[in-house]
Amino acid sequence: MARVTQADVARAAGTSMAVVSYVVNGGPRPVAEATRQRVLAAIEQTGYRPDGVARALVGGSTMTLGLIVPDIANEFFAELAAAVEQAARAAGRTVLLANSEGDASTELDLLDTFLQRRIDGLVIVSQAPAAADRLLNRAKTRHVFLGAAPESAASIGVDNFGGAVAATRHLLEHGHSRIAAIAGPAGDHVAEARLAGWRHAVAARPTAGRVRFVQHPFTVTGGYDAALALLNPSPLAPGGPASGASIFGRSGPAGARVRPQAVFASSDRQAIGLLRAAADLGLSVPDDLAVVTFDGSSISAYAVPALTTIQQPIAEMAELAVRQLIDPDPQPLRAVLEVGLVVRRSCGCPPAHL
Amino acid sequence: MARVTQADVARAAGTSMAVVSYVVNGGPRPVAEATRQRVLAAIEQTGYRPDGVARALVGGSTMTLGLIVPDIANEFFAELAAAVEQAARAAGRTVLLANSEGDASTELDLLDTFLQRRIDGLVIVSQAPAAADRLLNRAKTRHVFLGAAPESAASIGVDNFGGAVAATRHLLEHGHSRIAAIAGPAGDHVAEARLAGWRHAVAARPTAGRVRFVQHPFTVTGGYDAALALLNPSPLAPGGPASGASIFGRSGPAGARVRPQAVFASSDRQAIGLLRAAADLGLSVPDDLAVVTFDGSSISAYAVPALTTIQQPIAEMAELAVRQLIDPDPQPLRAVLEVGLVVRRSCGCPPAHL
DNA sequence: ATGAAAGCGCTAACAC
DNA sequence: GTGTTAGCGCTTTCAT
Repeated sequence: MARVTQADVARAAGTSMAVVSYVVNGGPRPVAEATRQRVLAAIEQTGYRPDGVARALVGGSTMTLGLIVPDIANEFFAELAAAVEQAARAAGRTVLLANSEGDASTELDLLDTFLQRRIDGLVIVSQAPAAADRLLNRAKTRHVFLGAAPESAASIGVDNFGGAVAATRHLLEHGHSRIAAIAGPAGDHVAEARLAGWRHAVAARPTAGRVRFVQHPFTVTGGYDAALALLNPSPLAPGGPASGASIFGRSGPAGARVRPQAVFASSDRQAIGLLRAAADLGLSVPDDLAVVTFDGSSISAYAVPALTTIQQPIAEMAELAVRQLIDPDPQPLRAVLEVGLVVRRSCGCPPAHL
Repeated sequence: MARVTQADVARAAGTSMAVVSYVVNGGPRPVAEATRQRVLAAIEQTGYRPDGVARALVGGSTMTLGLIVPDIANEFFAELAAAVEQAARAAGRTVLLANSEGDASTELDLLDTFLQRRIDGLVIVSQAPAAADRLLNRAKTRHVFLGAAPESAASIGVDNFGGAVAATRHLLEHGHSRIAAIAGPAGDHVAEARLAGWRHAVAARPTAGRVRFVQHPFTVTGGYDAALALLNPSPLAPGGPASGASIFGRSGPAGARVRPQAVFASSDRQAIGLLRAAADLGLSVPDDLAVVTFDGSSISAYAVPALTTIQQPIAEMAELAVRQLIDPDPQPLRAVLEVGLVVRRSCGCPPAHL
């Protein structure tokens, strides 16, 4: 008892394969109701299941979408993956998932694999947007970049600059003037935009005095290290990760540093590390240190204290991306979505509940 | 300029398609070195990329593995997905991912979709193990269950009972006697095993007095609600989620309840909710309340205080599962992996660093 | 060592 | 309304 094929069904129903195909696909030609019933019965009886592979070979479409992210274990990408999968499933598509591990050459390999698999389209958070775009265009495979993207490609981003401004302003409104920032890695598209937003907002308050920022990876450990650099009364020895001077000039002689009253963290993960560092240093958040962060992944809601954060519209991004990939005639897409400030406890606003 | 096929390469190289196939696959027949080079050059020049779909149609294997989990946004499953993808990639396979949303009928639909796609094998955290197993067996598709599984199927689990015992004993060793438990939903295979482990350990200390447990979902909210039920001085009105009596009898008249000194939480997510509830109630962890949890997902390390937890060997599970699916002649598999206690701060042990 | 050709299971012309 | 048949791109026997 090998695989049940259309031919088996046709035989059982006493019809031709074409008719079976017509009823399975509801077209392209009409079928008499009586015949239809016989075919349906035969399908039921034989346990026939259409073969997607053969279908894809002739039809051209695999009904499969690819998703490549740096690290699915990161809650932000995990939530994104969940949203993409859901949107794809709603549209009858399946999702091929892969991690680039933040590595450009791994990403390119993955791309190659996906193209061999003939995915219909790809959603990608890319480490090498230009190269990826070239490859995908050559293969005529639809794709949309999330975050960093070449000018000419379809992309969906969020207003990183505006979000960072809003976050920082909220801290300003709490009356803080010394607002430091934990930025993402130098050179990172997203990280730079958020840093610029913080700079912009903080520059509006010239009384801000010594404002500092440090650049660290978008990780919990990165946030922890960053926080230590920012909060430690005795400055660490030089040679560590980049530590930026004030935008108004150097932040003063080492040792004479004043502790920031507030910190804008460029990502939730970093904020988690910051929270831990603050606890280790005996600093209470938000009493001794106010914090606002960026991302709005679920982890921000569960932290203690709950994090006030700039929330990215993950579901919207996913839906937009999937729609773009399966739209019969897609328009050029270059979306920049709005982000919202979600006020919780870490900024010093009054408590709310889970 | 349509798709570049093997025929194009053959033409460019001045050979037959068969030879192209031989060099691409390194067999099954030998090819003269000179010819090989010509073919390679032709491939390079035409930009040929083998078509995985056609290959799968004739070859039988899609080189694709499926993964179905209840919710990829849950960090435990996200970490699992990352590990499975990595193991699959290392073995040259690609992963088709889907969320069952904890719903059995969605899961069955997904199964159907994956089967149509002719996946080579499936890793599944199932809501309906028996039905899934039947379906997969009928389709002759290899599969391994993680967690709940039918007797006869390949499965990988962890020692939930033993882990819960170890967690509870650790609390006992801290000198606590009133150790409550936050259990998972009643009827859940995994939840029951962990609850039984707690029961077993706690029974060894008859002085334990009023030991209580409550059953709530494996979610942050579930943990929060559970904690409220357990910790609130004034008992909530009845009618809420199941609240278990002591194994030594009823836990005493309402209102006369004594607050537990420690809590064993059945999952990290619940523990996060518990931490938040404790904070809301002004209870300090571990000083007022010691906590040990189960799962060991990254979130447990980042919580404040860091959670002492029973760690599941996720990478090992993933590797074992993938190996089982691609092993040329697989042995029946019914693995129960050991779990380890990771001591951090929440149990009351001395602090360590990130 | 190489080539010709038969399918893999299906869809969609194209006939009737 | 239904049947026949030509591929989709590839692997692999079977000749040569």
